[in-house]
Formats: sequence, C-alpha cells, structure tokens
Amino acid sequence: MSFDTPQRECDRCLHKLCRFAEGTQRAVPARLLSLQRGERLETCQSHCLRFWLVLDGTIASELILEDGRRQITGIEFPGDAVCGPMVGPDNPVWIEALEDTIICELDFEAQARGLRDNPAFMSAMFQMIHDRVERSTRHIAALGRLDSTERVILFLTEMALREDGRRPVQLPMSREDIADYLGLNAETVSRIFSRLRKGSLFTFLAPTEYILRDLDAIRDRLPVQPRSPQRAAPVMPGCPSLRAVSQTMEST
Amino acid sequence: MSFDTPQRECDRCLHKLCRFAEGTQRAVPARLLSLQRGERLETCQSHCLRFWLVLDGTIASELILEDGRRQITGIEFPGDAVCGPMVGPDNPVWIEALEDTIICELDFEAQARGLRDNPAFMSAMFQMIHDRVERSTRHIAALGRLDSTERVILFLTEMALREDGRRPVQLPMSREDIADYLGLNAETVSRIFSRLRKGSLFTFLAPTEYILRDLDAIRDRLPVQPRSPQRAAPVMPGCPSLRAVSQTMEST
DNA sequence: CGGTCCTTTGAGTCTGTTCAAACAGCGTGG
DNA sequence: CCACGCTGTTTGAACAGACTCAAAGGACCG
Repeated sequence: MSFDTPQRECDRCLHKLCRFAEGTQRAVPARLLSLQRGERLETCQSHCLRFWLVLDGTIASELILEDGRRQITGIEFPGDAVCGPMVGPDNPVWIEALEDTIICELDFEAQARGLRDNPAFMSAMFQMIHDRVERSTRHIAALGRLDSTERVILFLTEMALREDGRRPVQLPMSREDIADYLGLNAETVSRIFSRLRKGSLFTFLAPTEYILRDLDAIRDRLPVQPRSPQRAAPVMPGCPSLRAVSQTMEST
Repeated sequence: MSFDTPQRECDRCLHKLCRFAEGTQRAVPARLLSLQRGERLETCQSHCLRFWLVLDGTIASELILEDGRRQITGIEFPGDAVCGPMVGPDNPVWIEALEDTIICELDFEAQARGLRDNPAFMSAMFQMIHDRVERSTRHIAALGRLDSTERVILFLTEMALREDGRRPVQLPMSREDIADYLGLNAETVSRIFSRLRKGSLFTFLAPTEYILRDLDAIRDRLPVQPRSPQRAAPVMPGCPSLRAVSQTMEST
C-alpha cells in the first residue's frame, strides 16, 4: 500500500466530497491510496466520518466472520464512494481490493463540528447511504430468494448494465470473489458459467470477458428486474421527491 | 385498515419526527393506521418523505418478487421507524403487518422544501437509514454465509436480546414469516426448532414462546456476534464519532 | 521449465426443499 | 357442549441443489 496527497478540487470523482473541506484552515484531509489486489483496510474502527472513493480498480466491502467465512456486501467501481458503517464492535467491515486499485481516502473527523449544520454535506451523506440501502435490499432478496443460477444471471446482467454500451464486459474479480458476493462457492459459480456458456443469454469470450446477448430473455428468466444504475449523477435514484430535496440542497 | 389522527407531540414513539412539522402552518401530517395481520402497504410509490412508526405490533419490510416469492428485509417493533427506500420502479418494497399492528404514518412531502436545511431533521433521517444499513449488512452476511441452523439461532438470540430481561420471549410471527426473513422455508424452520428443543441453548415453552438459556454457548456456536440493539435512544449505534455529530445536531 | 494461482470438471455427500399427511389450537355454529 | 372447519405446526419420505474433496488443465511469471 502506498499513498500520496491529491490535488484540492480534483476531477477524479463525481462526489466532490473534497469541497466540504473548504470551510476550514486545514488542507484537504485526503490521500490517495494504492491497494494491491487482496489488500484490506478496516473501516470505521474509531473514525466514522471517513470515506473511500474508488478512482481506479474495484473494491469490495466485506465482512469476515470469526471462522474465516467471507461475505462481500458490496462491489464498488470507479466513481463509487464507500462509507463504512459498523456492524458491531465485534464484526468489523473491511474494504478489499479485488484488483489493483487506487482510492481516495477522505477523513472529515477533525471537521465533524463544522459539518454538523451543512445541509449540502448531510445531503451528500444521505445520498450515499440511501443508495447503499437500496442495493442492500436487493442483495438480501437475491441471497434469500434466488437460486444459484438466478443469482449469477442477475450478477452478470447488472455488471453489464453498469457500463451501458461498452461491450464486452470485463470481470475484474475471481470466481471466488463472485461466490463470496453471491453466497455460493467458487466451484458452483464456475459450473454455472459453464452451463450459461451453452445457453443464449450471454456469449463468453474468455474466463473474465463476456457479452450480454439477450436482455429481454434475461428479464423473463428472472423474478426481479436487473437494476440499471444511474449513479453517474449523484442523485437520489428512483426517489423523485427526495431527489428534489437533495437538489435544492445541492444548490444551497 | 382504519385510521385516526394522532395528537401533536404525542409520547407514542421515541423518534419524535412529529416535531419537524412545527415550522409549518399545517397540522401534524400524521395519521394512525390500524393494520390487521397480513395487510400490506406499498411504500415510496411516489412520495419518499414518508415514514411509518410502529406503535404497537410488528411489521415486516418485504420485497415480493414477480413470481410471488417473498423476502422479508426487516422486522420492526414498537419504537422502530421505517422509511421505505425504493428498490427500483419495478420492485416495490412493502410493509406488512405480521400481527395486528398500529402504526403512525408521517408524510413530510408537503414540507420537503422547508426541511431542506434543517440539520436536526437530516440527522434524524440519517440515523434511521444508518441503522438500516447496519442491519442490512448483517442480514446479508447471515443469508450468504450462515447455514440454516445458525440463522435460526441468531434470529432467536437477537429476538431475545431485544427485550433484555423480560423473559420469556414471545414470537409475534409465524414459521413462514421467520422463513421468509431467513431465506428458508417454513418446514425447515420448524424442523430446526424441533432440533433446538432437544438442545440446551433455548427452552421452548410453546410454539411461539421460549427462553434464552445459554448465551455464552450461543456465542461460541455462531461465527458472528448477536447484536444487542440499543435502539431505545435515538443515537448512532456503534459509531462514536457520528453519534457525537448527531448529538450536537440534536441540540441545535 | 517449474511454480503458482485460478478455473474447470467429476464423484460423492449433505443440506435444505418439495410434497404429503397427521396433528394441534381455536373460533364458529349447531 | 361438541362437531366442524380453518389455519398453522410438525414430521416423514423422496428429491434436488449446492457443497466438499480431488484432480486435471491453463495462464502467467520468474
């Protein structure tokens, strides 16, 4: 892990959380971290006003159980922001690089007081966490009520919808990572890939490269609709009225 | 479903979201709803600044998949608040009464503008949603990485820890509800209850009544620590620094 | 060329589901 | 008061899906 100090007001992310550092005398409380694949950070140990913005690469938020079992609770791509909510003092949440990754770590701990009545800051926080609740809810439904094939199809589809148009899709993670995200094991994931390879929903070009072939057939195949993320613009997705609130907040 | 209008500034919940209605000319935008077991409400259809406070009974937040599968994403008890985050236009989140329940519905939609720079309101919102993220993360880990017996033990333990001291515990829900919460089916849940009945972790007094017997043995049995909720006081649980922020906000 | 890591595939096992039937609790109506 | 029906729980038998263990194959790197 190496780190550097980023420029103030850089263009590297859309969240622009940096701007909330302007009110203080201090420099931007940020640093660029370069994580190698497999490296982990513990989130929210004592500080909770910390954020990690993915600039390049892919990271997973994950829980490591006491006997070593791993559950990935979220996968974050360039442009995404993570704030690590604690799960309880005994069960820390980790961030792990699924491939070599550059992230920007922001720590507003020292400014907690100054940010307390900054509606724009609270709005940005709220947005971030609201999006996370939405994704968590979908994830819970997938883990609880979809079988292994449905989970993999949903996963591949949502990965493809992320970058709409730019095909083929590159999977930045191993079978085991996918398994730990979907509540399966690596062999099962591999077997399902092999079965899908014979079907017409996707075309696989390489172990980590595929094309989404038939979105309509996929929609028919799944009991939940794949989510096409509109996370490019920092709005409240799917929530017209809250989006309105946050936009007025933004302009404050 | 029947409804009534509550008193302003009532003592029925700890969240006191009502107070945010004071700045306006209108009456408290709240009404008491009485839901019979099994009745459902769709959340967040067009309005998102709506909340449901459980006054008496038990409700589930749930997703109904297109083919009828049900996944309960959260169980809420008296004192808990629900705000329904959308999962996508095609997959609405529902609230369902698991037993006869009285809830207080608050709708701040008309006041969205006035609340935009109210830090105390944003803090309350944030708290609510932060707590939900925490619980969702744990739920994901349970569904993805615990086997059926571990899930049931964890469930029974956390249900017991909710009301610390007041024993025996009353389960306000059916086996099927538990199954839909834990990603199992009703028969499996019943079988596990029967097996646990022969063990020493719990003592079962009736189908829906039990006593937690040996918390230490349960902790050894599980790879995650059961969460003892401190939701009585509206603070940011487990997050010392954010709690500090929200408390200063509260006193604003 | 050897080593490592990841993926794929197979065989066997086990956990959880499905389908079915019996049972218990409870309110209703005769 | 009892019979009946309804609903939810329990239990059994058979099945299917996912896991474990094991081995082979590929890609990449020194």
